[in-house]
Amino acid sequence: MSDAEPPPAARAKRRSGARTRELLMEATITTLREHGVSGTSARSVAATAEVNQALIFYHFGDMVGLLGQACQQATEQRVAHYREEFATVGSLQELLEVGRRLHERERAEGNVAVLAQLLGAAQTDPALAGVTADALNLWVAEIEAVLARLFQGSPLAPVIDPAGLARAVAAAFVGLELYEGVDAAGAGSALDALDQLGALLNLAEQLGPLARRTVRSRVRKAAGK
Amino acid sequence: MSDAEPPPAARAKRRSGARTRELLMEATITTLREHGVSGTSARSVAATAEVNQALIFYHFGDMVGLLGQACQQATEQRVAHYREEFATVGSLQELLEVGRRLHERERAEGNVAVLAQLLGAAQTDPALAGVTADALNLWVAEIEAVLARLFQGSPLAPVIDPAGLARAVAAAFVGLELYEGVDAAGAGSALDALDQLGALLNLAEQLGPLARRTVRSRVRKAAGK
DNA sequence: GTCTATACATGGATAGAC
DNA sequence: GTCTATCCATGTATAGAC
Repeated sequence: MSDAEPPPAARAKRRSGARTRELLMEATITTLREHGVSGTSARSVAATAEVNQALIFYHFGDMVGLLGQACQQATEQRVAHYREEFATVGSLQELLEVGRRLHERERAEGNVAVLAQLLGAAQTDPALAGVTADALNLWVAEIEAVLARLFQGSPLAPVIDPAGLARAVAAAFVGLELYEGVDAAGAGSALDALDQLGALLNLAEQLGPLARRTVRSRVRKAAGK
Repeated sequence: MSDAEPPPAARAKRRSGARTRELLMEATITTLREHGVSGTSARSVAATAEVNQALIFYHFGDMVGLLGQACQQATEQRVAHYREEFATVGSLQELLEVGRRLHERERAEGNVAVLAQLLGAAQTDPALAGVTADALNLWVAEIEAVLARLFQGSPLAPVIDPAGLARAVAAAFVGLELYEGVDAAGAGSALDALDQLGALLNLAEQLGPLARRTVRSRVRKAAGK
């Protein structure tokens, strides 16, 4: 009996480093979603991943490294997941519909909420600001492409900046996500109001030739050209 | 020399409790703005206020109590500060202008950013969720009043819900504030895009009688009535 | 109402064995 | 690549003197 093997708990779990990294990134997202930034510590993430705490620093250097990589990867996945859906959008209303579906699904999975968490923390942490902006820009790029396509040839084109609008949309989305976290009913009515606004903008797109000319000239004036 | 008075540092600063509370609430806002929620601890706030740390718990019970009261008070002050300005708003464009001025001023002072910080933390802290929603609703109420006034008698009235729209606007505003924290240039272009959008909505308000009738009928259809 | 001192928990990060 | 053990900083909160 002198040669009994050591207790399993003390045994080094032989596992590939890549796998450990995956586990840690997944656990980071989960923890961020369920407990917010303040509840996302090296210890809590490691516990969720069932990985030794010290491995975080071995693989990612520090917590900011882990947070950044986890968020980047998770956002890339979610954006890719919606890419097809974005590609089929043919009107502002449809874009809003996709937005609403996205909001509801991702709220349940908490992926946008994770971005919101990081965005909050990044306000006073320059190290986080970079990676967070990168992640958010993945969404911005998708939205911008859709908007540019939608407004092509539209009489509104001269007064619409797809790049700026995409940023506004993405930012507003994050704000709504945060708002939903403290007042779900209020957020619902906000989304309904935006649907109505989308329908309105659609009207402008579908005016007859006369009104179209009027809009065009006014738009030109408004654009200061 | 045996009867020298104690060093000033060890002397109890005789001060009214009300004054201490004020100092602590002010320091809380400052700290929240400059160091975020994660950097806003009992120690850091007390240091900024030059007040003994233990007094936080004496006066506010715990940190959530202090955070909540400080935020509520600060928001009330800022909302009151803009009340007159809101009252004179006569168009959507003017509302956006006020919004932009507010954004710039408050960004410098950091008051909206404070709300954003709390909103982030409130996502996973039910105790904070209540006070944060209350504070945000102070802004929502002001915006809602303006919107309701603006759309009175407008052909767009049937498809506009001022309450929902006000919530969307407030939430979007918070999102923009957070976005500005990680990408100032991007946020600037987003605000520009919104200005353009506001000008566009204004157009719809100023159509001639014919186009007005068209819009009205289409709006009615869109509203499903 | 304010102070000092302190108990106690949690977190980031590292050293060194395996 | 993984583990245990540990250092040290920071945070919340309380006790008890003044």
